[in-house]
Amino acid sequence: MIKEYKTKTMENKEEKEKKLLDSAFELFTEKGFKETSIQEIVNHAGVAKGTFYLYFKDKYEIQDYLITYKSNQLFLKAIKHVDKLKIDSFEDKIIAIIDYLIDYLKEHEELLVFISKNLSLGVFGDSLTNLLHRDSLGVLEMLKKEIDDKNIKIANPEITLFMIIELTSSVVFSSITMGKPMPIDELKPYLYEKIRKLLVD
Amino acid sequence: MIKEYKTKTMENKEEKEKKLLDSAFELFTEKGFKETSIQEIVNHAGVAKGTFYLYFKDKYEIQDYLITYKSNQLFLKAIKHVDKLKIDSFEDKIIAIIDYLIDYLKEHEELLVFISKNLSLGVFGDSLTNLLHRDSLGVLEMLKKEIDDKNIKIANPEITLFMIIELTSSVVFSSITMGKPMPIDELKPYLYEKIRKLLVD
Amino acid sequence: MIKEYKTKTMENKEEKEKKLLDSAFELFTEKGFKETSIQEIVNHAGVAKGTFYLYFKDKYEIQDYLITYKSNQLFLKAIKHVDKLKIDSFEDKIIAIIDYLIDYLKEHEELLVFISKNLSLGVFGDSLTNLLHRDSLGVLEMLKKEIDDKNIKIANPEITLFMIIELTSSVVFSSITMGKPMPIDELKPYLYEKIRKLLVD
Amino acid sequence: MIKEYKTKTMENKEEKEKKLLDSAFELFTEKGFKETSIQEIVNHAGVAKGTFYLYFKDKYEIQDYLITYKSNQLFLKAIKHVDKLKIDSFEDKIIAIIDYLIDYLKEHEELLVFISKNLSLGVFGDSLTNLLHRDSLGVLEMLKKEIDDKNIKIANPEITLFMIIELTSSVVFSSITMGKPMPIDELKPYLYEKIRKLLVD
DNA sequence: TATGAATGAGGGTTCATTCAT
DNA sequence: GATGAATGAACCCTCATTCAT
Repeated sequence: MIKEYKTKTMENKEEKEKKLLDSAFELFTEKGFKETSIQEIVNHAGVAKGTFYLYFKDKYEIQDYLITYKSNQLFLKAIKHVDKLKIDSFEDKIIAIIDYLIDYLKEHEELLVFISKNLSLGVFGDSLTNLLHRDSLGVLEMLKKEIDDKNIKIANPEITLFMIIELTSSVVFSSITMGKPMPIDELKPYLYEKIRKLLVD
Repeated sequence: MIKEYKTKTMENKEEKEKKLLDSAFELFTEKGFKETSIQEIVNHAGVAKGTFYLYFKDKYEIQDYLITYKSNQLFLKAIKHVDKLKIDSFEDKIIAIIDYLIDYLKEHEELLVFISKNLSLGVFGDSLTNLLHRDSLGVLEMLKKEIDDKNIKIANPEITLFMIIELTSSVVFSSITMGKPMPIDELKPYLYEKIRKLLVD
Repeated sequence: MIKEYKTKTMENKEEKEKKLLDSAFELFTEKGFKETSIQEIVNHAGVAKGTFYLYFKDKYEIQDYLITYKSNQLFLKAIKHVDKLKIDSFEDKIIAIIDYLIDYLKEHEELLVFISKNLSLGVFGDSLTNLLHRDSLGVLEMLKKEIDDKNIKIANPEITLFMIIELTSSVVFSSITMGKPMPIDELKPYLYEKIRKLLVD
Repeated sequence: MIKEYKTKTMENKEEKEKKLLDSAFELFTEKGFKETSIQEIVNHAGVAKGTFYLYFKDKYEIQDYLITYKSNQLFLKAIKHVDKLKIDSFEDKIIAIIDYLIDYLKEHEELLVFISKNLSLGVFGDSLTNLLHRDSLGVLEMLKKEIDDKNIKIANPEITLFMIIELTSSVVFSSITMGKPMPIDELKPYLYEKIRKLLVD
């Protein structure tokens, strides 16, 4: 039965799925994937156990869904933001993107924690880097293309970009979640300075 | 009766503890903490299940013990090595340490894998960085002291060292365990070049 | 309003019930009763889960219905066939009935399999025998009456008939479904020979 | 640790295993395999759920164990009994074996019910027949050998034996468990008479 | 009538921990 | 000290049945 408008039932369904996703996100963030049981997720969502399996095949599926959804959300916002700014300088553009991501993650620290607890290092390698590799929306490609198109002079652009990403994600994670070696806002100028150094030929 | 030398019984005890630690390390590395059962650990160690609890309070204790033990072992070797080299230049010294650590981890990839599977980001922050923070033996302190003593000109030495550590650990982990963006031996020159850039005032 | 003819709605209802019965039969035959879920039955029938409960109280009811329906169908055909043949000799008549049933079951092996998977011995006793006991249409009675009417000389006709049924059902089941000790067509002459021996006073 | 005598622990273990087997046998007999849960088995045995898995891999293993054990027990007794009798006539020997088995099953009706509920027809074909095929102790082989050795005149001995087994198992099952068409003791003479007829060339 | 989302009891199985031997 | 049998809570998952739409 195809409906063009949302029926009460369909609204209920969407609501339940959202509740389950929210609960899973919160619990995965708080206690990690392995330590979170489906019983806890459904309790927190206020639905029955069987209901979980109406929406997700198993625990792995809800995790995967969350990672994809959350990371797409992240990059979608970054792209929108950068497009608006109309920045000319490549260096400035990089910094602008990073600045936006940092500010976003600062506001959504739980996203950072979720990522860190669910992108198991053992499987994927460093977490933020990996999220960037999931970047289905092409932030990375965009940058590489720009380097080509504008004939920007960077020695080994791939390696350099890679290192910038690793440095940034590693430093930002430490700074935001643990305040080490200092709060992110204090750390920013130093980070951007170092990034510019890495970009210099 | 107090014994000053190791009795046969005491040797047996130590041997059993070592067997348990080795088994746990191997299994935690291979399958991760959660996925390793105590049954498997004791089977592999060739002792009975109850024996495990004579040596460790629970599974978490043996994990914690292993992390501390393995990281200390790592830095002990780094210090010994660096001391022998009698390097004058500070930059060269930093590179030498990093080079040593990289070579060591390359040879002991299982240590890197163990770290990645057991230093859950969520609890401790970035993995290798965290290991460095556990550096109870003072490699970091040593370097900071040297900067002071020798009046080496680095702006914000703490921050710079921190960033070098983050960049290095993140990049090395990715390169050794996944070969991304390239094998560690190929990556080394680029990494050292970038590190030198970060060290320049 | 009472209708003497079948309305479209009533036809639809019957059609749905038939679809459900066919689906259940197929699935019970293929996978057995316990292993078949109502979800599978309704999927296969192309109706909603709730619809099932409009036609049948529960899973057990549809199973029971199927057993009764299928066995009646079997004997109805047997009776029709035997009536047409106008056989005089009692022995020949018995053999003719059995021959018809064997041929029918050979053509409808799925019926045999369904019986075997759903007439749990534990509840009803030997399977084919039990089907015969459900013989609500009186094949057995018919034979017993004939023995009486025609003054046929068989010692203990009830017991003899019973044994013939048991022997036949047991042997036929084994032969058709597993080909043991040989295919049914090869086995037939031996079986009929033995049956004649059992009939001899 | 190899012990030559039974320790208390070992006795306890054996006792637990026996309790589990007895409970499973009773419940499988009463309600069938599929309908019996492990929870019920352990409740009935008075042990914890986990204990079950110390002794058996899963539900299927305990079932298999029971079938093998019980059928071996059955045939062992039959062989012992027949050997003692020193019967010459082949016909008499067959009847003696059957008579013994009937008497044994009459005394252990639950064994018959267990067999019928657990040797799923769907998989193995007729139940008692199948048990005979599990006859790892060779009653069947013994008979076939005897026919050869003594030059006994039976047309198609394999088929004849097969039919005797099918007839007997089918009739005995019905008679013992349901009293149909009459109690086994009354039925016996008729059965033996029919068997003798089947054996006649 | 027909639907299918929701339920939650119950299934089999694993495993950290305890304790009598 | 050392053992390993025993425990039972907790795990993930299935499914017959109900009921609001």
